[in-house]
Amino acid sequence: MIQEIEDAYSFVFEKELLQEISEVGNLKTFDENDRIIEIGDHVTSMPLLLNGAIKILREDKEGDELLLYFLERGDTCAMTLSCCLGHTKSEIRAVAEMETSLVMIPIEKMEEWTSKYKSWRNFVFESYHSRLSEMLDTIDTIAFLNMDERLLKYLRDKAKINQNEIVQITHQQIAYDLHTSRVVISRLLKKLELKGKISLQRNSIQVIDL
Amino acid sequence: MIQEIEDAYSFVFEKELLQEISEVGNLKTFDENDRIIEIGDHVTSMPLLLNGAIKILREDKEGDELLLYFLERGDTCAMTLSCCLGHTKSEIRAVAEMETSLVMIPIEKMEEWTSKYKSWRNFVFESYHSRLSEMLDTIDTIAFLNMDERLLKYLRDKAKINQNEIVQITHQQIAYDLHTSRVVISRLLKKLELKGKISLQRNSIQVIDL
DNA sequence: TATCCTATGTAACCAATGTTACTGTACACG
DNA sequence: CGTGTACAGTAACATTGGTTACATAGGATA
Repeated sequence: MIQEIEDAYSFVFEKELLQEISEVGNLKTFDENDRIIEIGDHVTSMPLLLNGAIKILREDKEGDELLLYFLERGDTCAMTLSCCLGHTKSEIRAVAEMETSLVMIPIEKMEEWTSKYKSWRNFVFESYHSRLSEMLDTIDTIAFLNMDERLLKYLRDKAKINQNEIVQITHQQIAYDLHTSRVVISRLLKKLELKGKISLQRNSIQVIDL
Repeated sequence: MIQEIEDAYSFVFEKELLQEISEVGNLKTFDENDRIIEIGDHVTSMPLLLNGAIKILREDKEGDELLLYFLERGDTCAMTLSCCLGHTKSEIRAVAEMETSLVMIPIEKMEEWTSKYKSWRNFVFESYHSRLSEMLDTIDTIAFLNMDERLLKYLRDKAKINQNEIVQITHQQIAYDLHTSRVVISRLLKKLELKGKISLQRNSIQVIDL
């Protein structure tokens, strides 16, 4: 296990901390679409992403979802971090975007490491910083872009995360993530195809205009 | 100056830190509608709010604005904090909502205090936590609510911040904050008035349904 | 092959929001 | 007291996105 942690975090943490992580950390793996954290969950440990990718979702009272952002190798969920430190329940849902492995750090270690390791402090602050930026980006997207632009951005992000210009997904699933209806997505996808930006197949979409 | 700092932060920081703050902190005051931070500004100090209120705005490429949230006494701008620590430029605009006073802390002190004072660490983490929550709330609002609901929420927030059920504002200004047009706001305000939730006067709105 | 299920395409219509254009009104100021 | 300017009301129309309904196609399986 130490090897995977080193691969993903050796440029971030000092040797001693890496050692501690591999001692107290709990390795977990998830398959695609597994739910990692549920809204309202009491969070007692903090995840460090080793491999794979996670999508973070928000839900309203009616149960409608909205994709907030993706997390990749080397990221942590600042939202969860925030819950840990504030001892509050999770305000978001985390779902494995693909096969994913992560180390869970018990929250007791958090404060200890915060005073002990400067690299840990920096990591925590850096995580907050990138998450706030991601949130701003999300707000820009939903506030300033039309659905067709949001859709194209979504497909590009998805292609990037999966390192594959062919995105395996149904129109219905896109509709869930963007908080709209399947018909709207089908309609806009067709328009994007006519403009030459994508190519449509059953169960998959090729992003041409990356 | 030490007195104002004590009034606003004595329940948060230990005596010693309060003392340091009043030594190195730079007191500044702003009038209503003064711009405190501009997008792209290089941030070299971190504000602690003593009195008044600040609104935080986002802007798109076309210069259209969107209100993110308000800050009140005892708050700090986690976004600015984040910029300080990451040595990046401001991604938001901060405008005084009323007469406002704040202490500016030079960023050099940030790291020092983070290792030295536990109360400071907690304050910083707590700030990040509340800002992430605010951002989630903002996302909920723009993603899940219709314009009439957003408008009512806006007026309630505004009334709360100003501690006055009569909000002094023009339809045009509301339109800027909610990123829509004046005509739309006038139309919806009229509907809200007919429903008995508000009462309209020139340059002001009384919020009845708080 | 017949059948069934899921995914997709599309028309027709509706609701919410944005735009343009014009009107009226309060208020400041010469 | 007249006039200009900012603010507000509203009609008419355009556009975007959401809904309903139905048709068709791909692919799995009996």
